[in-house]
Amino acid sequence: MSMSAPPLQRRPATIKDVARELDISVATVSRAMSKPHLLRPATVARVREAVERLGYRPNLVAQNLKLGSTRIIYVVVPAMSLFFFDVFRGIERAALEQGYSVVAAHTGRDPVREGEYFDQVACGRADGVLLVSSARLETRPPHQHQYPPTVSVLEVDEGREFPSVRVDHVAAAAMATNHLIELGHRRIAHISGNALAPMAEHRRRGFLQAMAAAGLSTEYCVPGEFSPEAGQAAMEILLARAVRPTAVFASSDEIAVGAIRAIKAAGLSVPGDISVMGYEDQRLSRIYDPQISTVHIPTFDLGYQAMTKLRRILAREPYEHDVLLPTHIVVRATTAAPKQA
Amino acid sequence: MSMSAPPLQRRPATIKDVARELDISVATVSRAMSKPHLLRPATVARVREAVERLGYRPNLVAQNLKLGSTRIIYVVVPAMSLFFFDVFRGIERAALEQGYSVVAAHTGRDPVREGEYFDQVACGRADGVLLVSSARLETRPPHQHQYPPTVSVLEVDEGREFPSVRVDHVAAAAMATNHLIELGHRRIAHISGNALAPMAEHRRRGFLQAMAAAGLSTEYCVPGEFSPEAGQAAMEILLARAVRPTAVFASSDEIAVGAIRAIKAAGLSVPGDISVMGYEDQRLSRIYDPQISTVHIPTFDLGYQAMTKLRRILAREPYEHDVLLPTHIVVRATTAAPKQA
DNA sequence: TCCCCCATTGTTAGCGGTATCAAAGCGGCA
DNA sequence: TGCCGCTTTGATACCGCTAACAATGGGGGA
Repeated sequence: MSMSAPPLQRRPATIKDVARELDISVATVSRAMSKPHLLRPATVARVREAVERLGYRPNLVAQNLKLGSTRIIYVVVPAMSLFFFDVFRGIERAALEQGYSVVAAHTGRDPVREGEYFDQVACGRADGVLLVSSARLETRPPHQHQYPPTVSVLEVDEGREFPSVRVDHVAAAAMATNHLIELGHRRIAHISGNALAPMAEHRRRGFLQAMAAAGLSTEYCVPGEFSPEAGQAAMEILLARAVRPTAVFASSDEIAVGAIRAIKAAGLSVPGDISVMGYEDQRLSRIYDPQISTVHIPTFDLGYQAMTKLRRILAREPYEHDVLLPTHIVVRATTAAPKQA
Repeated sequence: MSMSAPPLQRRPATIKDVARELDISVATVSRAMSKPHLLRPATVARVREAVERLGYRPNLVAQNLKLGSTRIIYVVVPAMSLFFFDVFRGIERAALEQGYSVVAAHTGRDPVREGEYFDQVACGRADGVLLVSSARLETRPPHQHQYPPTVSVLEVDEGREFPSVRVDHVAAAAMATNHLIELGHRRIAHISGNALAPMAEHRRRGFLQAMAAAGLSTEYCVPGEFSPEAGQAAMEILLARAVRPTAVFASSDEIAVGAIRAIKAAGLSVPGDISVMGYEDQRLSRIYDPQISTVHIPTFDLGYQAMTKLRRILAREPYEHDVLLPTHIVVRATTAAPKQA
């Protein structure tokens, strides 16, 4: 095992080094960097040359301290999934356009880590937070946090009520359920998502409301998690019932994938024997074979608009507290009328 | 549209506020926060109480400036894919254990943005960089960057030669190709990945080497991109050939998914008519139906060990410049001997 | 009793920038 | 010639925190 000696790290040049080199004041160097119009062009040129030669770059930490702002936004996401990163892309685009940098901070659905990120920002590490989904109220640690400027994305944050840009998951889930009802299904199952995710609860609520409104039984509503494995396991339980459901509304596309796998494994067909409806309209739902019927969530726009709103908040401009974006159903190859309709 | 007025933001309490409140010096407050053993317990308690009451939290930016370190690591990833985020998870775990925070900085394979992140870190925003894959040498802008302590993850960075923790993609791709050869295939195709990704080039090279070593023709080697759509398109081209390949080595699992779709669409079966081999061993390859044979890349360990090495570098401890981790083949349901063997 | 030492707290100099105010130099005009 | 005002540059306070050094006071040993 060949060990390298650590390479010696040169102390980075500071503004003083440049000033001393040219025998001018640090103020002049600072101005040459950020307000060159205040200086004689010849001076700016001399400074530029010395900066280049010494390899000077302004220290951002010092700059941030003096100016009291970082132009950094923390994007707090519960999990590394493509669904959340579609939102992230929208945020990134808006941030780029508005001169902010974004960094992804990932909590693994751990409320403690979520709090740590809030604290970091409250301590000046960044100017604001975009909270993409978040932990359930009751799982949050009692520690008193100070909240930096924050916008909730995807759903409201119960209890803290940050300004938000979101969709109505209850209504969207009801829409998905109604799609199955309108196809003629009566015994409709629901496999819900991660118990810690408020979004999962909202989707479940939408399902229950739609079923109740149609006078149908909700006995096929089972718990799950946002993964194909959990979807498969939940579907296996549903298939073991004496009377099987003829349709399933899964709380996410990933769950739908697992459910389809279980149905096929039981020798049944989709949608011939059982229809499957997903949620989120992830890329997976288009890639999968068969392509999955699902509910489209405008992830990119949610991110884009949330970042824009956060910028307004930071600039102390007026803004709308709660913004709702529309969703719609995408019918693909996994939903059809029941056989014995 | 109801506009909320921006809520007034209170100036956060500083160490001076706490000191003034208790009529003690700022040094005592600072010590109560970070070295309480130097103070009388009663004093620590008084400070704690005032800190709580005023809601004081040390300003991290000021702390960073004074201490000359942020304990933040930038993880620079080319794209938001689950493959890269498996690596990210390993990094995160190690960082947590070692008292660092990590932030994900995403370049979209844009060398300019990659450079911007390097600059930010060089300007003091973070202590180091973990470069997960990176842009091709020839696409990099000529601008002179100063590099902060950096470790390459997944592959070496040609031209810059940072210390690395990686796998031998050439050997791994050759291994995958040999698996197909050993099954009896002779007409083996390769669909390569994104032309900007050095990894794609390495995998292609491994394929070419293995084929050459076996004395087989490489006429079925076609360009592609890391997506199911590109895989499907590439496969359609391959299927249009007068003499079709009997096996395909895809440069990623996502490409494999697309290829399988195209094969099925052409009325052929996998692996009955054509075998498909993936690469990366993403979760997708286990989820998909059929489950995809692939090459396992130890993503979590790569991330974990890279972060550990970066910590050693920052601590000026000795380290091994280039670390190689082993890979292995995972045979699932998409590879079999050719029909007319 | 005196002195030394240690425990505890205070004072202050930066970290590397930016902004404010002051000063210098110069041209124009009465 | 004297004065005004503009352009250009310099000196310095300060952002909030930590660390080095100074100061204070009390207890114990000679």
